[in-house]
Amino acid sequence: MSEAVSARQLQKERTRGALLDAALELSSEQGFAQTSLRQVAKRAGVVPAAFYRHFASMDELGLALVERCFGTLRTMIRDASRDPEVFLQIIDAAAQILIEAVKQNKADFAFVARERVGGSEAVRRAIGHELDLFVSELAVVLARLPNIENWSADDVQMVSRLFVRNMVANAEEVVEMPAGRPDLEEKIREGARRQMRLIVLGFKDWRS
Amino acid sequence: MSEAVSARQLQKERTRGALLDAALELSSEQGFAQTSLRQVAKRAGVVPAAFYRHFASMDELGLALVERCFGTLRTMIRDASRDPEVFLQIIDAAAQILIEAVKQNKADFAFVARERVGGSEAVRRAIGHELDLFVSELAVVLARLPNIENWSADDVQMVSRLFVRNMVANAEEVVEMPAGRPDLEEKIREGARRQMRLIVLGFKDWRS
DNA sequence: AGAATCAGTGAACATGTGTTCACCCAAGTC
DNA sequence: GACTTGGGTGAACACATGTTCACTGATTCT
Repeated sequence: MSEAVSARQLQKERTRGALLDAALELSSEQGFAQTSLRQVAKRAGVVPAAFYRHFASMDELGLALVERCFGTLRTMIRDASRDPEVFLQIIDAAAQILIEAVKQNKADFAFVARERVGGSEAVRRAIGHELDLFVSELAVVLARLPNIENWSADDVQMVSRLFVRNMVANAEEVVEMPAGRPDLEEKIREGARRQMRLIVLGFKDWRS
Repeated sequence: MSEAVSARQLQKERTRGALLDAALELSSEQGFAQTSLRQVAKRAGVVPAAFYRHFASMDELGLALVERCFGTLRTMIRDASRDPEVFLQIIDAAAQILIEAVKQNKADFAFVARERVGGSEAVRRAIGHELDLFVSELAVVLARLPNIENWSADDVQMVSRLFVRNMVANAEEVVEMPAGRPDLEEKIREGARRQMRLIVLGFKDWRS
């Protein structure tokens, strides 16, 4: 971001990143709430007391993690929704993108999926809020679809939630999926595709 | 269940129940994984060592809890699917029943919703398995619906998953819902109703 | 009535936890 | 080149945790 980075700032940012990485890693192994400050510090190669130079508590670290994860996810969705080709065959693309994105950013997705319900109060609220933003963002995209153009705002929001929910659920499945099982992956993708197709089928007959 | 219960067996069963209740209560406050053996014992009014007379570990207690919760849920769904009136107007009923059931068995649903993804490996697997059974059970019911009669088994399973997922998601929302907000409750119910209606709309045009 | 059973007790243990403090020494400032 | 700043150190603390053990005393069996 900024240009003039002193060697000190750089080093600080580096260990801050190491702490975040360590926390994300440990979270994927045992859940964020079960992850202790000392474990994070140890894996980041730093003494426990040093943790406090960067975060006041594990909760604060958790919020920073949520922010970082959703930053990644958001830019991914933005890029995808700008691509006209994606927009045309939205369903097949969505199913494919979802799987690929989750596989590539497994740690981020796993963190969001797990801590969305299981985590600490603060982390849970932050994720809920981010997901709500997500639903609204997707709603804007969906409103441009042929059969939806003249739906009420409420209805568009509703269908957007339906989609996001299923995306989250599918992401959870990919996260839980053991590595090196292309057959399972194909099954999840096909299931996601068909579910989305079924939902879209209802669009043209919908009346609020 | 069995008849000849000695005073000892009865007392043992009672404290076992107290341990399960205590664990469920604590789980709804802070999550199962954050709940310690000592906390459970204390709230059950028993010394920590006594815990081991009933369960070998917290994991075992967790599995027993999963079993108990799904027992409740399963009989509820069975009763509902036997009622012909429910079957006719399945959507409105489902939305209504879901909310009521969750409100009445909030602790059970909350446990399942939270620990489904956040819990320990063993608990997570157990819940996943129970949910799979659930999907198959619902699929049998759905297969009798007018527009679905001649779908492939795979497709029926798919739509069943779509429904169960949304039920779980809606249950999560009711669980998170602060008490004494009938407006929010109405909003969730209406959202659930519309989502299900939209899905059902696609049924008649579906081709695998 | 006497012996055996066994759910529950209370103390002890080793270990992991969050948090604090005085201290160090390289990077920055004057 | 001396002075200040501040990220990182290592030791110490008070406390919560899982697990063990010999024990007690009411219930059950013979």
